[in-house]
Amino acid sequence: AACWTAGHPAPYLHLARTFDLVEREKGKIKTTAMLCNMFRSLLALSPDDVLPAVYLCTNKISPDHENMELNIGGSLVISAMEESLGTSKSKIHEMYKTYGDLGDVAQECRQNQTLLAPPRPLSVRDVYSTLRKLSAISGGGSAGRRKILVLHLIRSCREMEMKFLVRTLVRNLRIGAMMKTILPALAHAVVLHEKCSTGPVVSLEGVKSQLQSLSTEVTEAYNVIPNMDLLVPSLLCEGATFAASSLAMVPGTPIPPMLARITNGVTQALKLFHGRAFTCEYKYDGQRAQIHRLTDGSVQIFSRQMKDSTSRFPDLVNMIKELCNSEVASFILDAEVVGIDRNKGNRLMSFQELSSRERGSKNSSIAIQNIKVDICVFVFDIMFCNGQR
DNA sequence: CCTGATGCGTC
DNA sequence: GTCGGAC
DNA sequence: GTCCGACGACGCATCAGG
Repeated sequence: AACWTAGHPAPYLHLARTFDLVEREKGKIKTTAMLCNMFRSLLALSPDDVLPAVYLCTNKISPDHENMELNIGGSLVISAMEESLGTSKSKIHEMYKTYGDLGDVAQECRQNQTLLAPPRPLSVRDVYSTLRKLSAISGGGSAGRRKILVLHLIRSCREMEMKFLVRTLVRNLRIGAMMKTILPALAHAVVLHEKCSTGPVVSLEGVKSQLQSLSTEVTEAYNVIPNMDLLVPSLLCEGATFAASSLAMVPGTPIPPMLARITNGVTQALKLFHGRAFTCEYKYDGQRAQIHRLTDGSVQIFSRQMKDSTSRFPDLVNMIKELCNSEVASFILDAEVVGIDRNKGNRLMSFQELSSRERGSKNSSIAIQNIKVDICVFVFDIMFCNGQR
């Protein structure tokens, strides 16, 4: 039951209605089916909206390593709500204490509001591109310019769009569905879309196994290259023949880290090995770092959350470049960066001291001569080297 | 130029 | 990082 | 047991407002 016509931009309402269904349903199989249906409509009527929809579903606006942030929080949203919903800040704060969710507050305010004219409909791509615009705003008067964009969005909301738009703006979508639900839903949609349009009659068992296998492929592909800008176009182009092997691990795109597991203590852990030889690693009190060297010789550093931290560690970048054997073309290392006091017998410093380092930002690295906390690095894994593994 | 508010990322 | 709920 | 989202402490970056 699509609510728009082929070739036109999909309305944001299409997403909001799906979110509303998904939020009420707690069973994972059913929520996957709902999201799958939503994607099937997009595939059939406006496939260009699939990528923006994936981003809106997962509450992201770009791959993690591009460090794109909205720079919007509850404060600015409340201020925009006050202006566009005719409710005072104090009333909003009061309602927030009761509801515990700013999106629910906004929805409630909207329902008590009488509109003179119906809002101009929001499309999926408009919402997404406005979020990208918001992230690009900076400098003097930036709060005001952000607020104008937010006001436009809020004033255009229909039905339950308000709830999910506001939740998106404060980055708390709360639909209980992230990558582990969205990716299978998208994969299922691609399979069913093909079955529908090309139409050879296949057995129920055949379809089920195709759903399962494409779902696995897409999930594996995301675990190697967590970048929807690359994955979605590739998936749409190849359809059910999409294979994870078509995307390879590439320096410059961070890999989701295998986090160290918690155990019940040394004795318990030792039992797992039955006296066989093993290695262990000290738990350093620093910051996780994934170190990439690209084939062009450049070096990039990523955090545990796969954010680009290169601008924070120019000294580490130089260390790596100097240590590099020229015949090593490219690699990905898993490591821990720890603060170190080279004037006091190389004493390792606490996490807190390391964290007092300057941070730089998206476009500017910190100055190497201003660095007050030296660092050292403990490498504990080589995840990739010259195209291997 | 300084200070507080706001937003973000790390553990 | 910790905690507690859902499975 | 495992997963995952909510939560907290702390520090830096940026901007508004004086």
